[in-house]
Amino acid sequence: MIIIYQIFYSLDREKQERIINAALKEFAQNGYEKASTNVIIKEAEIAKGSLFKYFNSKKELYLFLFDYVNGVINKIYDEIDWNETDLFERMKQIGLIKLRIYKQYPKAFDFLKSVPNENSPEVKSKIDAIKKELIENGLGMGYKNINLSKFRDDMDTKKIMNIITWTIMSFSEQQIKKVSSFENVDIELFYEWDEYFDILKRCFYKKEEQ
Amino acid sequence: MIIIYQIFYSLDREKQERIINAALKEFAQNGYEKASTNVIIKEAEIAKGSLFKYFNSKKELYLFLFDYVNGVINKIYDEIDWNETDLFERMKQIGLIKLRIYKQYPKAFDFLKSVPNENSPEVKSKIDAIKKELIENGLGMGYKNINLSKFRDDMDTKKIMNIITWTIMSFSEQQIKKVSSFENVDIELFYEWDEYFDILKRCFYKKEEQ
Amino acid sequence: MIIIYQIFYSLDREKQERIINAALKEFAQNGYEKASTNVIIKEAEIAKGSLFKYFNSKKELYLFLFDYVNGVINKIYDEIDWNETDLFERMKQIGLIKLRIYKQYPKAFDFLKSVPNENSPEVKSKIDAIKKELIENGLGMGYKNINLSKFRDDMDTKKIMNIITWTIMSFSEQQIKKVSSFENVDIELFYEWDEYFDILKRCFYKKEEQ
Amino acid sequence: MIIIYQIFYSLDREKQERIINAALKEFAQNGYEKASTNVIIKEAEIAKGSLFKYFNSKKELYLFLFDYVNGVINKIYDEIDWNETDLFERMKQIGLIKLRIYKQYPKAFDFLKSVPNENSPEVKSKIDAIKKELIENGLGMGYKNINLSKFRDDMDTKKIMNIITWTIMSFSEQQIKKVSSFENVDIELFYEWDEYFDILKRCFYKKEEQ
DNA sequence: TATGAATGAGGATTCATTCAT
DNA sequence: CATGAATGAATCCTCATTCAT
Repeated sequence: MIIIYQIFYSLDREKQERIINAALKEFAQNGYEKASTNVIIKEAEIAKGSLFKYFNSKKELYLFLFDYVNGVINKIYDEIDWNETDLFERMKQIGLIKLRIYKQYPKAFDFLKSVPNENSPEVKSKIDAIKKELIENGLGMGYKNINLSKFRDDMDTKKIMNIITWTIMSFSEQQIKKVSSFENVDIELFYEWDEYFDILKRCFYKKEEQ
Repeated sequence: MIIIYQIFYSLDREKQERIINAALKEFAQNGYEKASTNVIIKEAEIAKGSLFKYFNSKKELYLFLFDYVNGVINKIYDEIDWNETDLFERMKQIGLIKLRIYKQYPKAFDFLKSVPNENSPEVKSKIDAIKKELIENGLGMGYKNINLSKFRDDMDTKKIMNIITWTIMSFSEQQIKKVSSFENVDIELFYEWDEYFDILKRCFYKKEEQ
Repeated sequence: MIIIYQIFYSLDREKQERIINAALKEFAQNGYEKASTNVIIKEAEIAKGSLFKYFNSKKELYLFLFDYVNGVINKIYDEIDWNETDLFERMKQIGLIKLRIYKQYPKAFDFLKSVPNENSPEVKSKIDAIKKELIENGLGMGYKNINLSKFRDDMDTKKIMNIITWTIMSFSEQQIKKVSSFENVDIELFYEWDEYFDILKRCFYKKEEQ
Repeated sequence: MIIIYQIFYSLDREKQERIINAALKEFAQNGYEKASTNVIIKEAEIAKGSLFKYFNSKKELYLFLFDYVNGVINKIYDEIDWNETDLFERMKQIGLIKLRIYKQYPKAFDFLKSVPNENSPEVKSKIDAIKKELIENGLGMGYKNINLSKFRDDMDTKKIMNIITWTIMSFSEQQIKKVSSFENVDIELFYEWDEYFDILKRCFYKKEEQ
């Protein structure tokens, strides 16, 4: 069932953004349950009834935001150069694209960061379903068209890929925790990546490939 | 500020356990916000007022439980054989000890598992602070007295350790998600670990050490 | 205070009917309080603002409908043969006329049936007042030009008339409750009436009149 | 399913009465839907939460009141002298008993009067079910042990009884409408009854019985 | 005159915390 | 110290009415 929030989309863009940002912020800070629609309407400077005219319920508002940030995320994949077959070049690329989009939609990423923490049964089943799909389409896509023949033959490639993925994700997470909000993320972060990439290449690429 | 819950500790041990277990269960199942003090007092068979006499507020109760499970976790470090200097043997040991303690305090671990999902601003700042300390003291301690000379000299040892740590933690997390509750965790899980350890050793130990 | 809904009456007849029927249906089904102006405007295919332009408020719309159905009811009196002076023949006539008009304006009668159930203080006082007037003018009119000399002299004629009226009304009410909607009312209902009329005649008419 | 409102019943009688009377009044005046729990708690001088502690929901409160007034009504049948077999003596008796109870529980009767007007689907099914039972047990009981042989043989006794019942009920209703509230009902009302009873007896009893 | 988005008071209900017994 | 009823602020949501276009 796809719901199109036509009344909402017919608002002028500035008002839409005010509402989206107010809601992203409130949900990111407090989680679904504790987030207050009162706070959202106050910050967005709209009337109580309006929010429910646009989105019917708190739950639908949350799911709408979830779709919204997915839309933002998907912009990453639109910008990837799929001709680059080297895993680490690809990852570097993705990192840079992400950074650019971070800066454009900082609240969306703060919201996204809070989604996996969501406990409320009202929305959990929905976001779990969508998350699963995202991971399959999305994360999988990050590896599309990668030249796997560069990897050592004497180790299980699946496990190597896992170690690389975990390293990249854990390092990213560590960096992200250092900044309170995505608004401040900086390109400096990427220098250290290269050093990790260098280690991983030396370990997992075939000798002659290095 | 350290608060000692004098009145609570003066209760007979069986009542203390009833309260702790009821609270651990309720918070683990529903998260801080949605957890109901009514359910807790009903399960623990105590009066409403008593709970607040013992712990002052829902928030303090939560933080008390957090300290309690930390106490449980620290038992791990009491049992480690610090004479074992090989990193991977040490890790294997820790895993086995954890498993034993899991089985003894399943509710504590279910609670601990739920903590990182906590979104509520009321407790988030507190648990983030304590978590940070835990990681520094705790995880750091896991590495105490490890023979670092086994590692390759041509790579930054700090970064190697990070890659190893992230791999172990990510793999553990992946395994944990497969089990619904710690009550059923089994030793079989550990076989796959060895395969990862083998890869990591071949990459990061000096050639002659293998 | 008499309000004439000028703007409404200047609409083309088909639109007027659409609005009246939509409103009659919604009020009859749900009562004043629960009736939704949204449902009415949707069914009548007019704009929200228009309804309030025509009738100012939900309350006035309701009272307008009340007047409208009174108009329908009054058609009954236009069709009565006032030369028929026998009470029971007159009543039979009224019943048959009612039935014909029922079938012509089913929604009006469904609405009318729902009016006595109305509890809302917003409209109750008004309809009570109008109802009283209706009973006095209307029901009274039903008795106009009746030959009262047929009734026994040894009993208070006023009381006899009351007993007859109450019997007719109570019996009617009982019959009405058996039908879900006036659309299905049938002539069969009238057979039992004759049996009651027969009893009443034998009791209250002078002996030689029978 | 029978629910016993033990917390409510453990309150002191004066508070119970304050709550019951406030709720009876609000529901009688406004009907189920429009009645405001806010008004009730204000009039009863209790806290918002308390009302819901006692009765769980507005719906349960309404149904509780319904049972309460049924209890009041049933007192009528406890006081009837079932050895009196004359229909009209019996009716006179019931009328007098009702009057006494009216004066004791005026609000209960105002509430009862409003029940048949109730449209809200939330409570309608429930009250319809109970009403049916009441009519069967209750109204039927009014006629228990009546000596039917006094009635004329040449007319259908069922129809005679209906005419008598309708007359009594309609007359009562007429009288009731004259008083704004049951608090003012007076014994004078009953004199006119005798005159109606006299007419009905002369019509419907066998000649020699008169 | 027609439109339909905007408004906000008011609705029922919850629940951590208090406090008299 | 134990009890559990009392409290009321805060929750999400509705809907008749208004008003700018």
